Amino acid sequence: MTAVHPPARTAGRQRDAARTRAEILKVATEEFARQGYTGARVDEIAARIHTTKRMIYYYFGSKEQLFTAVLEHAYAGIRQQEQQLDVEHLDPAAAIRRLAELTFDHHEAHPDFIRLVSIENIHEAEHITASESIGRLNSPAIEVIGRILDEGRAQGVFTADVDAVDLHAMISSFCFFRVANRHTFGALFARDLTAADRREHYRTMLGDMVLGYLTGDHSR
Amino acid sequence: MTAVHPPARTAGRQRDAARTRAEILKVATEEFARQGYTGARVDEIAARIHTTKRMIYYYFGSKEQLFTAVLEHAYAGIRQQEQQLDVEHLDPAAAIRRLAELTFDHHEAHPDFIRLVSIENIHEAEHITASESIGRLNSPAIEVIGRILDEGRAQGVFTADVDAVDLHAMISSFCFFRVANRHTFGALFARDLTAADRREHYRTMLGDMVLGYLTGDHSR
DNA sequence: GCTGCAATTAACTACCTAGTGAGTTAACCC
DNA sequence: GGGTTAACTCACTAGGTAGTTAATTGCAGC
Repeated sequence: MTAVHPPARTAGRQRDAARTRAEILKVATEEFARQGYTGARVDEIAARIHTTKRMIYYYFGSKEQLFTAVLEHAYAGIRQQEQQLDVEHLDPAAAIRRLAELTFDHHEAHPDFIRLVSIENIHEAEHITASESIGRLNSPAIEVIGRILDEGRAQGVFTADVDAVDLHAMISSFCFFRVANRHTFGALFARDLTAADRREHYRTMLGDMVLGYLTGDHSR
Repeated sequence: MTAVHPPARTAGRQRDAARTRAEILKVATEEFARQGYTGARVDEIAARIHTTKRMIYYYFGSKEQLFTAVLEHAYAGIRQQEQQLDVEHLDPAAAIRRLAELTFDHHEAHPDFIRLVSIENIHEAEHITASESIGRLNSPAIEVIGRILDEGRAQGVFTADVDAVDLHAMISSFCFFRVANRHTFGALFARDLTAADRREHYRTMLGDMVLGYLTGDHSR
């Protein structure tokens, strides 16, 4: 009884380190985004890709390091997308509106990323702070916003006294809130902020808001 | 050995159901806000107020019901504060600015509430949805915003085509983001959105943004 | 075909965690 | 001052959970 060797060996996983590592990262992203850091289960991540928990520790060392790797990978993705920003051929107002819309689209397209950011903030950004790869790596978007703001002020169309980082915060806040808080907002106010048929309404609202701010009368 | 009766009985907790219940709720709020739903520990909550886990189950039934009670209590608090809104004696523009500033102040003063909302959104608002006391109870703030918008449009000062719920979302998004995401934002852009010496700057920025939107030229 | 090592598997540990069974005690009422 | 019961204590269960030990296997280079 209770043979040491299992009687029938199943095929087992094909050996492919890169693929295994990538699959762990992908499924871990989903699990952490869905369940939170503490709520995510290492065993569950392993089970979902038919490997064992041991492999996660083999490749990532610990649950905490896995979560950090997930964040690093997610941030690398948005950095890459930001590098392809191409709005500076437009006039300043149109450029800012376009940039805001791209942020809007990106947030909508990546709800898991939004969730990870929420979760990381619950943990007071401890993993990002500890990570070398995310760290102080300034976002390309900030540079672009900075140049558009300069041009807009030079042309006299932008009147607001604001810098690139704060304007980025303003744009992000609207896009982030709409995705991150859609559940409680929907439950409390019976309005689905991410309903497909209201998408254009909110996209326009965002642009109007940012341009209203930038071009508004600030003596009020 | 192993006496059934403990040899020396310590004083034990004074019997006070209301106080015990209230203390559990208060500490549970802190623990859930700090650690998230899964991360919070029932034993830890009990230990912090020198009672036992058994009492939590006695008063609240389960961890899930405790969390729901925490949310209900937190939302009841902000409803109460909203009921004291007194801005309608101002002209529409000043009233909206004042209301936005009160939202700003409230979010800043209640970071634990912000965290709970973030956490509840990770869980897709399942507790709020199930709760009878939070449910579809419309916020007083929405009513106030609605009346100010009507008045502003009647006077011709507000040009934006927006309703009260969407304007509330706009105001909340800025206030919420500033508090909820300050950790990741600070780590990534080296800017503390909640620094005391930048508080007035952001408070003004919020009012300028909302009024810029409401009074802006929407033909752009 | 043999060998060295990276990749994989299985079994295990030690502790944690939500939830419970059952009895005990202090306050209140008469 | 005796009975009633809400409030409280203590010990326990059953299953989960991150992390580890150690053996095994497939593949690349020779």
